[in-house]
Amino acid sequence: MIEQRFDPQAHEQRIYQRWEEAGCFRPSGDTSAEAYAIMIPPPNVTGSLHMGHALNNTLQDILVRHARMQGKNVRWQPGMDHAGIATQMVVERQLGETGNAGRREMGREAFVSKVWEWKEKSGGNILNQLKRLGASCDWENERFTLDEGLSEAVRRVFVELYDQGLIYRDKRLVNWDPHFQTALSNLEVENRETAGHFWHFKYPLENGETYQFPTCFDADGVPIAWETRDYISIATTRPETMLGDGAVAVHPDDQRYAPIVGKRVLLPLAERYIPIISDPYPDPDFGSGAVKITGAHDFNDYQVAKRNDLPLYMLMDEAGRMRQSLDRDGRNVMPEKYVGMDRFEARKAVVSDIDALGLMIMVEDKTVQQPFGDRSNVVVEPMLTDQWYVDAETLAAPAIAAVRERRTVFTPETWEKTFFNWMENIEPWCISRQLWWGHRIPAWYGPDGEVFVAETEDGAAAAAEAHYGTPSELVQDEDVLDTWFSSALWPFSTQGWPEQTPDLKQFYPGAVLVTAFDIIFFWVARMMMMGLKFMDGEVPFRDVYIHAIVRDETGKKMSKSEGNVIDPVDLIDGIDVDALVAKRTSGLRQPQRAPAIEKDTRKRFPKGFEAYGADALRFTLAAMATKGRDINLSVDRVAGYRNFGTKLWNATRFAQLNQAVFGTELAPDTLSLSVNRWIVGAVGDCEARITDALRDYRFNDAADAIYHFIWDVFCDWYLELTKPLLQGDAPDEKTETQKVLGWTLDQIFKLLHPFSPFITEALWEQTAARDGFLMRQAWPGPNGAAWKDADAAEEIDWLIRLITTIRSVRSDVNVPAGAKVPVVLVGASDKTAGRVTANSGLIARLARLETLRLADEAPAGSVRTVVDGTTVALAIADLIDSQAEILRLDKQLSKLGGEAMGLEKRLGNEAFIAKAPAEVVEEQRQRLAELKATQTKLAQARAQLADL
RNA sequence: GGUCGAUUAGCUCAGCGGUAGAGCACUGCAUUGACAUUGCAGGGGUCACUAGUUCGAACCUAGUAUCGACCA
Repeated sequence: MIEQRFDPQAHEQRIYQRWEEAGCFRPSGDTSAEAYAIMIPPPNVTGSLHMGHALNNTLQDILVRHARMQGKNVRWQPGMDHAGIATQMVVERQLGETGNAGRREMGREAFVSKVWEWKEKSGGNILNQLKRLGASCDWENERFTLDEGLSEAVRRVFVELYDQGLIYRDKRLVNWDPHFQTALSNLEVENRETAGHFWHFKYPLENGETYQFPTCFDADGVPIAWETRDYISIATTRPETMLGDGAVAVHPDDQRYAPIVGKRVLLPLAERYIPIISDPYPDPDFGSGAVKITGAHDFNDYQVAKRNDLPLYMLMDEAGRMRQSLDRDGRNVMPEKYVGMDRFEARKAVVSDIDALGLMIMVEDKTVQQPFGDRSNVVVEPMLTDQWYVDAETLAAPAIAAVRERRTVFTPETWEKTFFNWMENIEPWCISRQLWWGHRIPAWYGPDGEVFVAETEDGAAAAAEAHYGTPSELVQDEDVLDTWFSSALWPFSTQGWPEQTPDLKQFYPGAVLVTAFDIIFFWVARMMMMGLKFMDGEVPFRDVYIHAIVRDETGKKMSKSEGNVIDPVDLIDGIDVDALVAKRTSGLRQPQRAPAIEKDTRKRFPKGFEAYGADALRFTLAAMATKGRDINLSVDRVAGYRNFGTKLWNATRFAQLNQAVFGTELAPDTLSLSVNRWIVGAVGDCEARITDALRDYRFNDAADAIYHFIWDVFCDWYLELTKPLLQGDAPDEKTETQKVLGWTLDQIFKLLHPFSPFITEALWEQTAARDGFLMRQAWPGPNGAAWKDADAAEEIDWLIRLITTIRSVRSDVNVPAGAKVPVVLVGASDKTAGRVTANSGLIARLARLETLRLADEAPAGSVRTVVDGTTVALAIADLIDSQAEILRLDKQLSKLGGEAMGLEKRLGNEAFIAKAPAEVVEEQRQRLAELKATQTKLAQARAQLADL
């Protein structure tokens, strides 16, 4: 006998370990079976599990467990990426805290070996957390993006792309992170609205020239008043960049400035003259309509500068400090006073110096979009630097085509639009990073700067010797590659590429990539580009399933600063409120928020979280995984699904108490009792619903199907309907029912297993001597449809309707719950009469009847209702208030009347009869006929009551 | 400013041409045998608004309003 209730903490880790030891997570190796592979989106080595990971991996686990049970040869490829910036940041911080030498003092080699030390000791916590969730990854094949094999793939890809001209070195404007002192890709930059200012300055015209500037216009926009100006007004949110202005630009159609285009202004502070040019970039309606052009420090200005051949002055060094900058004649343009100043100090200094010159017009408060490094949290600076680029536009074309041709299909489909939108406007992908942790770029420079790209140093040396005719000293590029460069190869590099391994043959392409939309570009786009390029035009995955983002129950994003983060492991293991508060309030960036967070947390979760277990968490996430954008996770729902597990546990206990027979096969067509034939058919229906739903990635529908079947069908009806059989004296009926009961539970364990693997495995092992793990059993069906017995289903459905209706009437007329009432059925057909006779004991028990008999006429003063054309009369005249009963009938009659009227109106409409499909018309006719018959019977009942 | 999306029961959301649904919350009743982490019954909705298409619209089309995300 199983214990009173399931204790997740006592079983989950034990069961997981047994699966792992038995090799349950490995591919079956059956190469004749269909292969099914999912590449985990590799989490970051510094990461720890948040709700988004929990959702992402729960969904993948459901898919792979289902596929395994369907007999497929499954690989769920796990691993992590090395997360260049994040990891370097963590280790540098740690070095600082422990008083060690900094990265630069330590030197590259020593630092990198420190990072490896850190990785071995502290990295990869997230993988252990995935195990707690039940993730059935093929851990023996775990990969890391810096593994030797994967690194070889990186070098190979780099060299091939370089040789084909698809990787090149270029000097362009990049997003520069002054804290980490590295280039970032657009995707690592987060634009945030911040409170800033809009400064308006005067740039005086050369030689004191003046022009007439219109100040007032009539209704037609014709100027009617002017003032004389000897300056042009420009506005900026970043005054310090004015030191590097190369021109002032105005729109060619802007008549206000037409007289001075081509003249020069004095750039204040820098004491240089710069031209006024015309260019389509400035918006005449924005600010003064004149824009200062700082080509080396702004992406828009850079384009203008290129178009107009303006000089580009680099104003800052790697750390964002102002520095000397030379013009085309080799003269320094940066006033000495600013050299060495931090960019934000320089901003203050420039503003006050301009003010001191009397050139300040005004300062507006303005919210500005500022780019921040998503790791460093400092303002990113556009900087002109030499970097390596991938020609993304060329590589994107086959990826776009693959999606258009539906070789890769997005679910939900609407994400295709986002994908196309991004891919069609893709920019060159900057892949070099000024970091030490990562794949070092396989490029070497000769004494004259000539570059030699090769997979190995020897290769580069040979190329150099061929080039120079003599061996020469080579220096390797200092930079490393963007982490996503190696992650993009994940679908094939993890399977052994560039070797042509059996794994690669089996598991490429993968079945589906499961990810959230916020990394659609990181992942989908880059893996598609690289996969198509290096795997002979074959896509890396056939489906892309984009799931929602998990938010808190009020729809707010879970974030440390909001204090609303829910750690998945806390829902699994439970946490008391004090520990929860401590967790949410420690290490805050704004410690002053701590009291508010504590108050909210204590109010919302006065007792913390119970230990709901991994199954409850998983089921919740699956049930909420609709095709929307957001999931608002509520802890109450997790509790609800924990209760669902308990319900199944208790049902199994009940089955054991009644000698259910587990672990046997069943031949559905040998069963004699309708209730047993019915439940077997219902198992088949449930299986079909789950399988269909999972095939379409409708996780919520799949979860709903099994939930509804277990609770509303199996527990509420099958168990209740079979209690008399199990506890009765008819040996054949009892034996058959014990067998079907055990068999049905066996099927339930299998059907629920992908969603809630632990509790189902525990029930499986504890209910019979089994010859293998539940997770290795074959998925029920595909004979599901053959299990269906239409007659039995019809009979039991009728039985349920009858009992439900009687219960409902009892409740409506306030029959005490304990009272047993006599019921008479009037006007029963032969079929109904037969069913009544066969099931009278059951009906009496479940509807709490004293007697149940068939008659030609209802007893006087009985309470009546109608089920499938048969009048059901509760002979309880002495128990009820006839006036109240008349009211009840009136209410029901008016409801029926309303419905009937609607149907009559529709059926009276000739256009409906003529144009609607025949079966729809017929259906409505039948409904009307049934309604009318019921109406007549209830009206009779009312008339009789009124006569009393 | 551009793009995409949302608006359905008190809350969170399914449904996406043919009788408005679920979970939670709420109300009443029930506690000696699987389960109170429960059972039985119930209340609650002009499906944002306007116009159109259609025999028929929560669902399709256009517009309006409000909210949101992403990109500039």
